[in-house]
Amino acid sequence: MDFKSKHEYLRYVIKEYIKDNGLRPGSKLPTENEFQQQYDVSRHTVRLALSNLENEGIIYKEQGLGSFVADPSSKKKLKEIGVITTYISDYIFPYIIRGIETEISKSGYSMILMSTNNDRDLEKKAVQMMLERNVDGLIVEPTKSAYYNHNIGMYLKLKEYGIPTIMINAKYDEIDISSVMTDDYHSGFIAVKELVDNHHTNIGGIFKIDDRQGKERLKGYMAACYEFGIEYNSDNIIVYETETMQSTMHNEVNAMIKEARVTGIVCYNDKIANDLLDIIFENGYSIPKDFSIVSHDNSYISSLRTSLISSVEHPKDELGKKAAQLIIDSIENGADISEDYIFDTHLVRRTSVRKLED
Amino acid sequence: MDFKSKHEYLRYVIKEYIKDNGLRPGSKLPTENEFQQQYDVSRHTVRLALSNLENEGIIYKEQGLGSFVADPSSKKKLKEIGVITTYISDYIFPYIIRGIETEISKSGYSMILMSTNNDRDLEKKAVQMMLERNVDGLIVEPTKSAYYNHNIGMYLKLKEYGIPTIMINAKYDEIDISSVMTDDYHSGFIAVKELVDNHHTNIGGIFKIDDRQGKERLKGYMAACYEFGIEYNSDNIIVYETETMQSTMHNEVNAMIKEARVTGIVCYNDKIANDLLDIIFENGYSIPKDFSIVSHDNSYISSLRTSLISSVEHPKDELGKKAAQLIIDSIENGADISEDYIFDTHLVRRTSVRKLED
DNA sequence: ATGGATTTGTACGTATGTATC
DNA sequence: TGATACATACGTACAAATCCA
Repeated sequence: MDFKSKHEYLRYVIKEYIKDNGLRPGSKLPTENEFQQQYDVSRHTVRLALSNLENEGIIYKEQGLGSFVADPSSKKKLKEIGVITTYISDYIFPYIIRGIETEISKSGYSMILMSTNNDRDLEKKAVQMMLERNVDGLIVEPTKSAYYNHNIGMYLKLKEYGIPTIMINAKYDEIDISSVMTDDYHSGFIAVKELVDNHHTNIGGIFKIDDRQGKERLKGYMAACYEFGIEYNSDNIIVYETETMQSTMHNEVNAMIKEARVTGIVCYNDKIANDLLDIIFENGYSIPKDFSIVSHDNSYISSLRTSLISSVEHPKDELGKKAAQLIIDSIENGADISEDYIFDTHLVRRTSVRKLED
Repeated sequence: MDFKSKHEYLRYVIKEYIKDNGLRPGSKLPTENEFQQQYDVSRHTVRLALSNLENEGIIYKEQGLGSFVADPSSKKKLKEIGVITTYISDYIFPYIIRGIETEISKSGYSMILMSTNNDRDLEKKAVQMMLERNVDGLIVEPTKSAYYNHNIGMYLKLKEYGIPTIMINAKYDEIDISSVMTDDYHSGFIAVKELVDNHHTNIGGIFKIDDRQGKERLKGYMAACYEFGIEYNSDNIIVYETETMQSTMHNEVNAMIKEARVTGIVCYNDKIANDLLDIIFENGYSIPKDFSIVSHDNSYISSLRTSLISSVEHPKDELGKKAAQLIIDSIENGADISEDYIFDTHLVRRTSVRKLED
């Protein structure tokens, strides 16, 4: 066989050598010196041939060790998973993100992180960006999950392109994408039950209703009131949305406390519970003497203040981990994610609930 | 500038040459001979540099004609910035990450996020991954920044490949990479000053010393003690490292409190201050009656407990934003990041410091 | 069409540096 | 610590492709 040059010939020979000996990825090749002697060429020529093979992705070299057969599968695109959350820094989200990162980096994936600040336009831009990037998988925490979603088109495209997608914390009813969630209905229920068990009969609630979690917790609250024969006064069920949080706390919630219309309060989450504590203290009341509180998410907030808030556990890291596992399983083994994964919830008792005497 | 080898340097120079002269695809580069003479290297070295650039798709060569600038559009890549932090979910890091994300997404970049958990091996893996991904820019929060860094090689490669890099919170002395930081020396100083101004003369300190910030804060503490004529008892300067935090708090710090050896304490950060509060309460003391505390970082922790901790402000979001701006400016306009950016610090007063009567 | 100058490609030699075991 | 193997870098010579007078 006539080759254009010695190094081209050598390159061919080495490729044949790998094939003929059935060398697996990672197998060591002869050293430069050995090639040099065996084929009676200069080391420069050997290095040129090897260098070209390295650029082709057929071999790799390690200083001090030798040259090795490369893994052809690693030539493929870098593995990446997109993550879209409503917030990055707030509250429990960093823990969820950490759970995801820990899990996917174990399998060699990178995380592309974007946040929507609970804004639908930003959500659209984020999904679009993920599509452009052609990510291998996508984990999304839905924006304002309780409302009709205007970005359905984007999500349908994900399906079309065959990009495995999973939601966390909530899901969109209109779109058939599975979700990893907590059992928020049950959470709302056991929050009320805790107060009922402590003989409270006058129980208010503060709920965010622009996400699925808030709505579910509210439903659980209502169901428990019904089951335990608690009459709920609609004035004491205070609901808010992302944008009206501040004013709602300042007006409706403040009024409820000032007038002491209830003895027990269920809060949408610990952040709200924390703000509620301030309102209670400002009005000259104390916890749990005047008000008993049960909250949700069991975040760092619930254990930082001296009035430790009883709160319904949210798995956080675990939730992120589970979502990551499902996505990776879907990417690598084609496992289909057609069912939701629901985490059980339980109450973590602290010192914010007082037993009333009858 | 320090480069690992001549050909890497030359490779960098040629890239700069293309950028600085605004060469369009197809423009002819100087000949190998010209480079050889101009930079006083062998032709072999020039050819190696050009060969690498060819493999990267930056230039192409034609025998008998010369070397030319390649068309980058044929491999146009999505814009991405790598972010490596020690932790994702803990403490102030989510805020820094948010600051970065907000800023870079404005300019159409995606964020690749990895965490090191303050482990050098993971840091190496992370930088390696970023190199493989060929990110457009990199923001790194150094791991154990007070120690000699074993990953210098990785960071030099970043320079060689011309990937703009900036550090946040700290920097490695051995590597010439600029950093966005807070003035931690000054922070430590004003923390002591606050206690001195309130007539404390017996001032202890708890510092983490495996990162630059902790060391600087400790230096500031010492300098202030010296300047204000405070005698410091070395038993009351308690230092710890990431791994020994728990045991140090449990033993040394607990002893200092139990024996009430000091009246004022400067804490490395709010997390430590928060743990310190627990130790103080467990020993039957209260704040600020028995102990006055000044802490660092002004995080959510400092304002969540009923004993609100006076703390030296850390810019958090702003720091992330600034780092992102510098990186983007460097990527898009070739601005060079040769100087550190230092944020001023100031004390946020709360209720953890009591004025002593003389 | 051709020869000479230019420019990159191939090839050999030698020495020393650096990473790994 | 020495031996091994790849990396860097200097040198020389000639071949092949291109361009132009």
